Amino acid sequence: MLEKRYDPHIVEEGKYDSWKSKGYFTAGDKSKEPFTIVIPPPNVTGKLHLGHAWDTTIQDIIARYKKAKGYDVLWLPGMDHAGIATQAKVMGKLVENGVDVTKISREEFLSYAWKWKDEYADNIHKQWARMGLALDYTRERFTLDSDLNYSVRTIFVDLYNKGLIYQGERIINWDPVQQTALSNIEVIHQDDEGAMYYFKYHVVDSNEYLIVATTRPETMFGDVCVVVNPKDEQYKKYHGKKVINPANGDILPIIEDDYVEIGFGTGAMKCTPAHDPNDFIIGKKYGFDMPIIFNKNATMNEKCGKYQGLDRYDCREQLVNDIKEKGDLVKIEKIVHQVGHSQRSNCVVEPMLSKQWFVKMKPLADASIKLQKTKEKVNFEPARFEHTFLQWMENCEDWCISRQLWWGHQIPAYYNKKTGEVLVSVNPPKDIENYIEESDVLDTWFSSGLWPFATLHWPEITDDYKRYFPTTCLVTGYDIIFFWVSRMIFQSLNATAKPPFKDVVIHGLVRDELGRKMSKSLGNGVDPIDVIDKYGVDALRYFLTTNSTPGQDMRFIDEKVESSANYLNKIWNSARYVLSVIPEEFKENDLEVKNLSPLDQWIINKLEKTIKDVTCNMEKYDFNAASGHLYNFVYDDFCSNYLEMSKVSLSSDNALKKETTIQVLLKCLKSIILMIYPYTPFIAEELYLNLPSHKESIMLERYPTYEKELINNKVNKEIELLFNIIKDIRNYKIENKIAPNARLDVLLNSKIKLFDDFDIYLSRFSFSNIRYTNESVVNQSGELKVYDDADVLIVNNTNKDELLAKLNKEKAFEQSEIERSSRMLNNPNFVSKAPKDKIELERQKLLTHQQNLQSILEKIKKI
RNA sequence: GGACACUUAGUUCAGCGGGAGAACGCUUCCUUCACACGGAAGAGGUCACAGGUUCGAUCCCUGUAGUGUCCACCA
Repeated sequence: MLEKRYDPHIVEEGKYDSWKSKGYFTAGDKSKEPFTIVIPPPNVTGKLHLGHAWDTTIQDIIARYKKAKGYDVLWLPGMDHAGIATQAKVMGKLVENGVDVTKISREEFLSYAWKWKDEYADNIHKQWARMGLALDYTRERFTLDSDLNYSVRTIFVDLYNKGLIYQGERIINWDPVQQTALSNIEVIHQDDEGAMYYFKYHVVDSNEYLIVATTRPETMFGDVCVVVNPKDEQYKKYHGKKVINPANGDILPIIEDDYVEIGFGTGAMKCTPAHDPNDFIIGKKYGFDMPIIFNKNATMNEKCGKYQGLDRYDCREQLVNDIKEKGDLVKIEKIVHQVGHSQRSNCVVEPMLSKQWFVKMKPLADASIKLQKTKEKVNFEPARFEHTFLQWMENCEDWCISRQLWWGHQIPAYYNKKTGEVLVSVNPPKDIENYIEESDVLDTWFSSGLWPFATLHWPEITDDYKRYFPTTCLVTGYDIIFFWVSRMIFQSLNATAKPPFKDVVIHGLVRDELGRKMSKSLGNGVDPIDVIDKYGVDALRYFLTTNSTPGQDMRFIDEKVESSANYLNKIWNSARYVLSVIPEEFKENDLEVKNLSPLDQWIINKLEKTIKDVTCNMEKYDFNAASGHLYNFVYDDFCSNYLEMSKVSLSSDNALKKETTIQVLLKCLKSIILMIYPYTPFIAEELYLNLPSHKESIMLERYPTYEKELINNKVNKEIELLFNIIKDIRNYKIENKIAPNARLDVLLNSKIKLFDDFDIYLSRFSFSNIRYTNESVVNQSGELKVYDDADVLIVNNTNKDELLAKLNKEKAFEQSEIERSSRMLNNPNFVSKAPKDKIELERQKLLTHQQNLQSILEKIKKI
């Protein structure tokens, strides 16, 4: 017997371990069609947040739903080593523990990092379990596993041999805190307060000078020339002349190039080829030296004279002061401009000339773009994210993939000690002693990009690979379309010649109550575990997956989780009722239509419609819409109406009637449990196991199916009428200040008795005594007349004005509806152009409104 | 500078070419045997603004304003 109140913690107890130990999460039933999802591997850097909870719950719903629909579902779990992020955290911890990190070796560091990984992986496992995720742990992967490393090396060598990976000296984004190169998308552009400094560049052997502006004066030590537009009249006289760099006295040529825009700034631009991507192009074009002026930690190097060793910002300040003293500072303008910050360390990134490994993007991007024009295309849900993806693909530049870190996949390149030649190979050369191994590791996203097939053992063509790849569906947030989704697509196309998945389901971000991003600095983060402790995991899951439209952000609102828990309590109690009316020895049978009362037929109709609507939206990954249909069925149709009315037939002496009612109740309940199950597996399992006949677990059940047109539609109208009469009587009581439980005499015309027990239902629901008569008590609106002889009405109605006002309001509404409807029907264009069913619908509406109006007029007359 | 999204009840959000919906909050009433984490009834919205398409627009199109996000090398 169920407790009176749904207690999530009791319900959740033990279920996950039981599912897991019985192997329900393990894929491999070859009799079924496969359905594959790979989890977006969380970083082993910390706790999972609400965003993970959302993301994984969506996947769990899909996995459980598809399994119930009869698929062999593989939901493959795993974690990401998260190069920079993890290395930074581990280093931080080591420093905290007093370890001198400048002295430790790569090997020592890695052993610490692996320990860290084990600890956090354990943590993540616990959270997954708490969330109830149906993950196939037998196939769990880690991005640094040795077989994944083999995939990574294979891909690297393949791309290298195809000429799609190259080593080159280019301007990259340098993170001076982590001391590694970054890719373009790891740089976040923020509005920062800064200044534009205007300096005099004196012309050699002349009293004249040019004014050159810069936001980064410290880079002047790397200047090689000043550039002006050849057509710029004001600078024509300086063509071929030279100027003096006010920072260090270097003589710089004046170069003419139409890259410089006339009228922008001063029209004269300083050129620092080693520290600016545009200047780099110009420097290359004219064959200038490219002096690098920073050390790796962004202090000034030996090229900066007396400023050597200073931090870049200290240098800037001192340099500007020094130039000012010489009288060569024209002005300083405060500005707000976009400055690149490192995604991980948040420090200001320094563009720097550096030798790194790159992926040549154009051919890979083109292949991805081409794919989207074919039938094999990746289907984005919602579709607009395909544009986001394509746009990025069309414009992306070469991808810097080398990182000066230890934690990651080491690049499989070897430098010959004698010749310096580079050997790129999956396995180390046999004469390894003659080589120096590349110390750089790969960008984390390089290995993440192989996730859908590397986790299935590619390049080995295993049974799993053959069966589960390409995967079916990928769920992730729109914030990592560029980082991850796009890279999986082009990596997969290159490696396997297939797209990695059929569908990509994109969701938004979880925000706080005020719509702000959750962040550590704001301290507004919500720990999913706290929410689970408070309301239970099912309530959290239900909240997360039913409160936003696909692709849209969502606010976390505590009250909504609470209301989700209340909904589950409602289902719980409806189950409690149904179970309480089932006799000891009871056999579940298929329903026989001929035994069904009109009410039974009505609820079965509603149920069929609900299953259809829910299934349809589940297939579209629209879990909000799907849950809405179920919610309405549970509250309005099942609990408020059928369940209450079942009490009538259950109290009758007719055994068949009773039996049938129980069968119907049970069918509804079971369907509800099965439909809520993917959202809230714990409570669903608990209720399911309390059903009179059940399998070992709800995880072995099949999703409910619907049959079209099980029963004719006529009964629906009769039942609607019954509800309307009940509503009328309730309203009558309220309007007349009669207590809701006061027994009112209600007189009905005999012909209204639409089916057996009609009056009993009515009586029970309206707390009234129902009598029938053949006299003309029928008002013009229809079939009902409350026995409101004038005395009763007036005596009980304490506020006639209020009642009249209300009725007049209703009257006005009906009149306006009638007018609207008539106007439509009298419009020849509408009648000739609108679809037939719409016209018929409108006729029906007009009729209804006319009847309503009559009824209201009658009531008004009596006041 | 580009791209995308959003603007609907007090709040948070759904929705839709043909009578504006939910949750929470609010008002009134009810402990009646599944549930007071409940029930019944109700108040509350020129669906941002302006044009256009259409027999008909909250919905489709164009533009405007506001908000937000992403992308972009402009000294």
